[in-house]
Amino acid sequence: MYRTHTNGELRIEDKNKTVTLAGWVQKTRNKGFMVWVDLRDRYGITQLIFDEERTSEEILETVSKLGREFVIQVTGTVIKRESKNPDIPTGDIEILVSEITILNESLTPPFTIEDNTDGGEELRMKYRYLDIRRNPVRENLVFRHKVTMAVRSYLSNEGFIEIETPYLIKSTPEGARDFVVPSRVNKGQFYALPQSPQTFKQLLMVGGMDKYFQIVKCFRDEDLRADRQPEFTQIDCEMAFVEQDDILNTFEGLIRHLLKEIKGVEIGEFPKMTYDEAMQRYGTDKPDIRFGMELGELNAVIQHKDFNVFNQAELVVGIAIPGGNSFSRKEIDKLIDWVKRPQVGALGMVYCRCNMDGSYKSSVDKFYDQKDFAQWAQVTGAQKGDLICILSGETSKVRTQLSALRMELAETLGLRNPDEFAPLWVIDFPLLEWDEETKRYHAMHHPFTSPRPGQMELLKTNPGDVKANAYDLVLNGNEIGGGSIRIHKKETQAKMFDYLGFTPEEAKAQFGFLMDAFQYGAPPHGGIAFGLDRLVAILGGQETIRDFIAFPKNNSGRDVMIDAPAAIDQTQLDELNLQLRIKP
RNA sequence: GGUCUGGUAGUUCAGUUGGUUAGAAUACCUGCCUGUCACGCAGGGGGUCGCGAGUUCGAGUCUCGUCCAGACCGCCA
Repeated sequence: MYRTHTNGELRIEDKNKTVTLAGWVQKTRNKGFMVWVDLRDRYGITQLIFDEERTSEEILETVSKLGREFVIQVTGTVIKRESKNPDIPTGDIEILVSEITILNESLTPPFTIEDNTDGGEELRMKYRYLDIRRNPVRENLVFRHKVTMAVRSYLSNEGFIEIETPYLIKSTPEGARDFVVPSRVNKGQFYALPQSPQTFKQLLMVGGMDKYFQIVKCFRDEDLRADRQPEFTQIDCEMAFVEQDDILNTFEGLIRHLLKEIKGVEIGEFPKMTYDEAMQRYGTDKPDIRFGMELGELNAVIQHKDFNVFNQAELVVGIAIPGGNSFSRKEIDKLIDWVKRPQVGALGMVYCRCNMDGSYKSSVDKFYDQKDFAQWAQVTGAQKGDLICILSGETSKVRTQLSALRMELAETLGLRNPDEFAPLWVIDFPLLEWDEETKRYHAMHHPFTSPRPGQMELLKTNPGDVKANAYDLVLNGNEIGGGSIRIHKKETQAKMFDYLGFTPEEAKAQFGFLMDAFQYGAPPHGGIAFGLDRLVAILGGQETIRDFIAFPKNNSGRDVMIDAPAAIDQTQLDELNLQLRIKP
């Protein structure tokens, strides 16, 4: 037996017990007459003591060789500490060691295994197994485990069945790029890794498994972000014989359960907002409603003077920054530079100071008077002491830009309280989205999404106005889940593919299996999928999902620890009948 | 595909207008230290300044290229 106890459980009540412990050397403190070793494992730290009087020469000799992260096993007696450490649970006791074995030595680790490590991101990823020994990373992984357990128990109690679907499936050109896997047996043919188990879960509905879920890896070959990995985990769900409200209620229950179980936060009914309203009030389809600063549309009160920039704009829109009047000229100039960065793309920004005495001072005093400013303040909800920031231009662009500014300011002003959770359903998404590149509409959610009742006809005349039975769950400004009521009739699905520019042959080749299935009594159904990595990160109050993934990929999609992706050798290429056009 | 920021000791960073032998902290090694727990004290070792070219009497510092990392835009049905 390697150990009788872990390093986190011994207390003063265990005094005089003989115990055997194993773990890693966190630190040795050698005082000459006395040596202390902090022994660490997943559960905590226990202090070992060695001294000139009570410890044999042989053991002291071994102890002098110990370095950081050596794996050792010790047997000894639990004794009361003379100097206690109130900061750790085991701080009242220590182990007077009578036997010690070095189970394995360690090189000096390239960074310190401490809560605030000196290691940079890249180094920690290269030696991720050392990083995982650190409390913050370990706690994140344990936290993720708790969330997934809570998800499974909730859904299972609600009658959902977890069913696995295949990872080796078929590539489809719609949507994100697929990761493809060459088939050796089927020469010249490829599998694709699923971007989501979408069609399979619909087929499970046809199969009568009317409540399905799966915690499942999905794959998308697109560029990465701090909150985006090429392989990520979804809580994938589908239900049959449901309408939109049934789905919203069921999964609102799931999130409410998680917030209560994991965070101890009780939240009532989630507010619902249409997509159009979200875009108008917040300039984004995933608004953070923990704070105000809503967008105020100013066209009606601003386009009557000689300021052509505003007069020619499709939309003039402003937000009030609480307390923003205290910004210096320099700080405001920095804000203007910020919105003019290519990543945001505004051409300029007009501002108006709301002074404490009720007067206004703007960057366009030449064109507007105090009466105008008072109206701007009313529309944007600006109070005395605030700063109104105004952007203008093409509606969709301006909204995006001002939304970016709103988030940036909320971040710097500390308005995004990480202990507060503000969920929100965004509903009635558009069915279609215009794509400039291909000059045609494509499905905003996916081509299996059904239009709102009675809107199928509108497809021919105003395709961009058609609303879908599609919904997102937004939490603190992050899209944590999205889904829809699906099409379940063959004719409707065929029509949809037609509108999306598929020829009947293409539709049949790619999704014939689904439309075939719809001919055999497909029930009405719908579902939702949550991004587990992101959900866990938000519940954990952090920004980057990498901290909640044991072995994440870096910015360029590489695993720097195992050094993947990598070239394969010629034998493998030959076997797969592949020929490379470039030298890797 | 693009924009921005960074790359100097094992690690995290500083390094002025281009100018002597490139520094600090921490980690590591040695010694000392009678209750440490971020122990303390004294000493020591440790550098292809990412790589390549250019400008210059002289480059960590300036220019160009390139590689790597991070954030973002495009992209992510």
